[in-house]
Amino acid sequence: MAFQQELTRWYLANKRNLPWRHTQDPYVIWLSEIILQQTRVEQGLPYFNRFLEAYPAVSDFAAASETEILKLWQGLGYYSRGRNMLFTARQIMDLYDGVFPVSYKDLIKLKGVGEYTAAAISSFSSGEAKAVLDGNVFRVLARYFGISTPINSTAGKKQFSELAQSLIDQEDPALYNQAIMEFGALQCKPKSPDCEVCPLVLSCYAKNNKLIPVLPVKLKTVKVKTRYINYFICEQDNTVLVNKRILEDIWQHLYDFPRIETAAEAAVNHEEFTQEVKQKFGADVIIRPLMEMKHLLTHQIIYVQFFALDNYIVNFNMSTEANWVTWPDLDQLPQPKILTKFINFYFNK
DNA sequence: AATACGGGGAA
DNA sequence: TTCCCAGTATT
Repeated sequence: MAFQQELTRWYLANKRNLPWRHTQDPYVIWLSEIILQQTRVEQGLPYFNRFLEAYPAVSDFAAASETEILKLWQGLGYYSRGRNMLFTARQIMDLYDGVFPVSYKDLIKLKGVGEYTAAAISSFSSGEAKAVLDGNVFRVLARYFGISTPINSTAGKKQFSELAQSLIDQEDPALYNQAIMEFGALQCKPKSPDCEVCPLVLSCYAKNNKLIPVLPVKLKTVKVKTRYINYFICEQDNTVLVNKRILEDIWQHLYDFPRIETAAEAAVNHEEFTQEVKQKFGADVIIRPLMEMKHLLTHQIIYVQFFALDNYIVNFNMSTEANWVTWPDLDQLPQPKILTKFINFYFNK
C-alpha cells in the first residue's frame, strides 16, 4: 500500500479527538493553529478552549483589548503571537468585511501566518491541496525517505517542501495533512518511536539502515546567553510599582517590576550594585533581598533576584510606563511566568 | 543565513 | 541536561 494510504489508514484508527478537528471554520482553525505553533497539543488545548469561549467569532476577537488578549495568553509564551492575532483579527474586520480568508494566497499575507499555518488553514477549511510542513512532517519524511539534508537549512527546507507537496493526496489533502502530523506526533516520535507497531516499518529507510537516532538532521543552533535581572518591590498604600515592558526584548507588552540588569549576580554588599540602586531610588533606600529564582528560556538562562525596597524615592525617569497598582489589579495584568511564580510565593499561596 | 522569541514535558 | 514542540518575523 502506498505511503499516503498507510498514513491515512493509521490516522483513522489512532487519531486523538481534538476540538479543532470538528470544524471547518477558518477562524477557529486559525485560533488553534496559532496557539499550536511551537506548542504541544496538551499545553495549547486549555488555551484554545478559553479563547474560543471568550471570542466565539473573529469579530469578538477584534473587539478585545491587547491587555485582555495577553492576559488570556499568559503562560503560553511567544507573546507576539497574541499581538499579531489581534492585529490580524482587526484587519479581517476592516479589509475582509469580517469574512475570514480560506485560500493559501490570502492567508499567507496575514501577520503571524507563515507557510505552515497558511497550508494548514487552507487545507482544513477549504480543502486546498497545500502540504503542511511542521516539525512532525520533517521527521517522518526524513526517516521514511532517508533524507539527511539539515531540516533547518535553506536547501533542506526547499527539498522537504517539494517532497511534501509532491506527496499530498489531491482527493483529501486535509485528511492527509492531519494524518502525517498526527503520525509524527504519536508514532514517529523524536525519541524512541514505536517502530515495532509501525505500518511503514518495512519500507522505512531510517529503520532499515539504523538511522532512526540520526534522522532528521538539524544544524546546531544558538548559544544560550546568561543574564541577571534584579526586580524591586516598592509598596505604598497597598499598591506596588509596576512597569509595562514597551520596547524590551522579551515579554513585550507584559508587566513586571522596576528592575536593574547586571552583568553578574548582584549582591547587597556589592558597591556598584548598591550605588546603582541608590541612584535610582534615592540615597536612603534600604534593600532587602527576598528571593532568587532561575528562569529558563530556549535562548536565555535568566537569574532573577527580587528585592523589597524601603525608604525609596521614585523620582527617576523610568524608561517605560510605570504605575502604582494594587496586588489584585496586578493579578489582572499579563505578566511573565516568573512574576506569577514569585507573587504566589510572596503571598504564600 | 542567522537570530530572537516562552514555556513545558519527555528521556 | 538536552531536545523539541501543529513556526514566524526580523535582522
